[in-house]
Amino acid sequence: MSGGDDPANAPPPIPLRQPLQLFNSLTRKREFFVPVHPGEARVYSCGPTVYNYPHIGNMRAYIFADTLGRVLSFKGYKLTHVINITDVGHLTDDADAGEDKLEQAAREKAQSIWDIAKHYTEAFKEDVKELNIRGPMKAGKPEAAHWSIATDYVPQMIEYAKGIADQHCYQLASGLYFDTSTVANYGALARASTEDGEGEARIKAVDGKRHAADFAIWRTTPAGETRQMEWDSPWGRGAPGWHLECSVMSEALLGLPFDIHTGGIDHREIHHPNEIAQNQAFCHSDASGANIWMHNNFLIDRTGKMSKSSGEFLRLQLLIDKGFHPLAYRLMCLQAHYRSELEFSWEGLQAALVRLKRLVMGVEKLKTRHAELVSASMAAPFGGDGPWTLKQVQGDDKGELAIKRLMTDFEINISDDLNTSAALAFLENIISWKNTEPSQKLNALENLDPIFGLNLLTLTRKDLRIRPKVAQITEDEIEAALAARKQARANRDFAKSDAIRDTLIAKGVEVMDGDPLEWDWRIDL
RNA sequence: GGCCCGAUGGCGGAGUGGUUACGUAGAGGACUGCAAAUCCUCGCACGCCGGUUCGAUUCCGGCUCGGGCCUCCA
Repeated sequence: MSGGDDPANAPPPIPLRQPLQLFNSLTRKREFFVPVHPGEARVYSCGPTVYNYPHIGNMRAYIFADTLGRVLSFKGYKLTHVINITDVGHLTDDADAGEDKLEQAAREKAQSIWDIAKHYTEAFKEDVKELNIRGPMKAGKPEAAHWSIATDYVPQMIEYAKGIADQHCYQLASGLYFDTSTVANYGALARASTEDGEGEARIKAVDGKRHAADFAIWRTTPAGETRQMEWDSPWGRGAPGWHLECSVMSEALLGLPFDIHTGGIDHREIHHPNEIAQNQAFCHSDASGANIWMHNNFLIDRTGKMSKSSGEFLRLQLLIDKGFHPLAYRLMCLQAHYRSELEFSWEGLQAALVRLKRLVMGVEKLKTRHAELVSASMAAPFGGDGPWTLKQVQGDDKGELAIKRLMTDFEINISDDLNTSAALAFLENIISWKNTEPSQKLNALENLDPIFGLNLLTLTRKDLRIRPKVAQITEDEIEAALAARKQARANRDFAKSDAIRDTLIAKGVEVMDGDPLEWDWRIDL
């Protein structure tokens, strides 16, 4: 595969010229990125709860976290990126006494809870791979890292809870609860009032909770019941609360404080404030535990398919089944800023796919032209006034300067709180810039494409030609029909050749005579 | 009810106190037997009403509309 997949083989980053600024949800301001450990970047990203398939909106969060990680790598920081898999601890209904989502999924499907978690974890990883998301990283090395599974850390969670229990928690029949009044500025991240009794009383309060915002650290299994996932603890047999795992794993794997904590914007209101409260208690400090908290906005779908509770929802596989390459969805996400809501539509995805195809075509042309120039150069005779250096053939210093300037513009924008949308425009500009030697543009792409993870240097148009599931014709049949059509055209029997083409079009195939690809699938939106 | 966010061309989506990215769609041209694909060129927008300003899409206020959160959620 491409060098872009493996950071170890990636071309050296262009020198750091632009300081990185990131929007911190805690201060609601852009801040300069200053690593806790010089030369390193340590990032924690809240991962999926594996009780169902991820939908494409879920995946936007990981595309965002991946982009952040790629930019940090590009800037030369040695990246440690922890992404957790939550296979325990999510409640299903109001208050803190509900049933675990995984337990519920297992009961509904009459399967082992561990099998359920495994199945959906694999489904998630599959999407990660399809979208070219790099996944966990340790000191710049993916092979040294692994996905952090919550249930692997239950003993540490219990130890962690023991450490904060006396001063910050109280026990009720249903479990151990965190007293949010024991830490400074609870809820600062959410910008929410913590006054009790405000708003409508929609929360079915757990009896005995001191404050509405107090949350479960440990959920004790009700007497007489058994869960498939439960552990012994000083607070009875049960399971850890959801918020605990991220505090414990981030502390264990990154140390506190670490640099950046990411997650969906929904986490800004509840999960991350609770995580911060735990960190404060654990560290005996008012600090949040992470220097910068970053939250991606949602993918919005007017048809409402983005909600898992509605049953049917948009999975990456559905996009692929329709004939969309997964990287078209990645590009769609990159076209918008991560802090903006992004409107999903099939038309929008189609637009992204067309854009991706044209990008790939542009790069393929560059590669072809470059190869031609190299061979022309090799064939040139020595001496005389004979041709040609590459530079004389195609480019000049002005062109080189233009590319450097475009690369700088790219970096300015990507460094400005990850403005991928603007950076993308400059990348496109580099590809289409006139009067510049292809090798310079290809060199620029080698440096910049790894930030987007679009594999522009290795992706081919054939890769992007994905057979829609509904297609009623095989590729062999298409090739045969095209051969027959070619013969008819050679005989100038256009009635016949047009008839063949009409048949193909009716079967969802686009015939493209003047194009080396010859044909492509037509996607029905 | 409380808190918060948004409103940019047909669609998506950046950004900006003064010439409004980019993509896609659309139009015209080149190419083609005709198309398609590709390439070139070109339209097309800053919700409404006030205020500040020489000048506002950009800042401030109000309004309308839309969305999110307050309960698990990327």
